[in-house]
Amino acid sequence: MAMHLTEEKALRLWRDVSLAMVRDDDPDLSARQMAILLSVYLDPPPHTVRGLAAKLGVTKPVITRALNAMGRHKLLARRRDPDDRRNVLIQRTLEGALYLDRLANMIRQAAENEGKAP
Amino acid sequence: MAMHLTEEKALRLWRDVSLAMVRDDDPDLSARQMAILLSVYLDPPPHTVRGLAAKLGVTKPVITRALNAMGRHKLLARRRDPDDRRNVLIQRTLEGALYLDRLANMIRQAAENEGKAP
DNA sequence: GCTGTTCATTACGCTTCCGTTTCATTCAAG
DNA sequence: CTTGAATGAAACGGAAGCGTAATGAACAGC
Repeated sequence: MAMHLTEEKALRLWRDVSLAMVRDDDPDLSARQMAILLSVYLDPPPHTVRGLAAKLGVTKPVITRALNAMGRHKLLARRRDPDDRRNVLIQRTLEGALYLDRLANMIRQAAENEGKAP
Repeated sequence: MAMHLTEEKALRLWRDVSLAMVRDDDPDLSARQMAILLSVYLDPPPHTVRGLAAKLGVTKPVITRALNAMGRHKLLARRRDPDDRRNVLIQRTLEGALYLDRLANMIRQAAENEGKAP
């Protein structure tokens, strides 16, 4: 079942979620951090710095810094690949899963609201 | 007609659009900038610095700086309120409308894709 | 007219992020 | 072994964001 969105509803959805993210106290994730976090949680592993850099179209230090920042908040974890110790495997955490649960609920709630007549 | 989204579809929608925003060459807007831009375009005018600060729950300098940044890209424009010249009225621009058109299309396209079976 | 209030902006010190460049470690090929 | 390639991280200077506090301009009340 495909979802159909008018332009206005699409933008209202985005605005509602953006507003909710700004309003709550959690530090806002940048667009890049959000893309990394969601890719790690939604795409099948393994996830490496190089692979994420290629997927996002950015340089590797961007990924390293984003992992540092999100690692401080425990949204993601790093682990050396035992088979090739040059690689770093990016892994999910409980805190990251809970964060995305809250994000998903914000999106779903906004989608429900936009469905109603304004 | 309310939209119903599973948690997974909601997050995939957000990931697809975040990835598209990161990948394209336009400078990424922060969550705050995005919330301001969408509020100005979706909510009825007039829009003032103070009003936007209250709506987002941030301080006024945050709004001023965001307006400077988005003004450089011509996504928004400032104009003195002729009736009360202390006020600054934030106004839409052609470039901003085009930017949001593209954003809306990214959201709609992602929503269509998530509707399909993975 | 003054005085005090209300706007928005600027100034300040601090933190974070950026891209480029270098570095350290690990693997692979000979 | 030794050499070369590949991976991720660190170093660097510069740009942009933050919150608090001060500044400038415009209004309102007396």
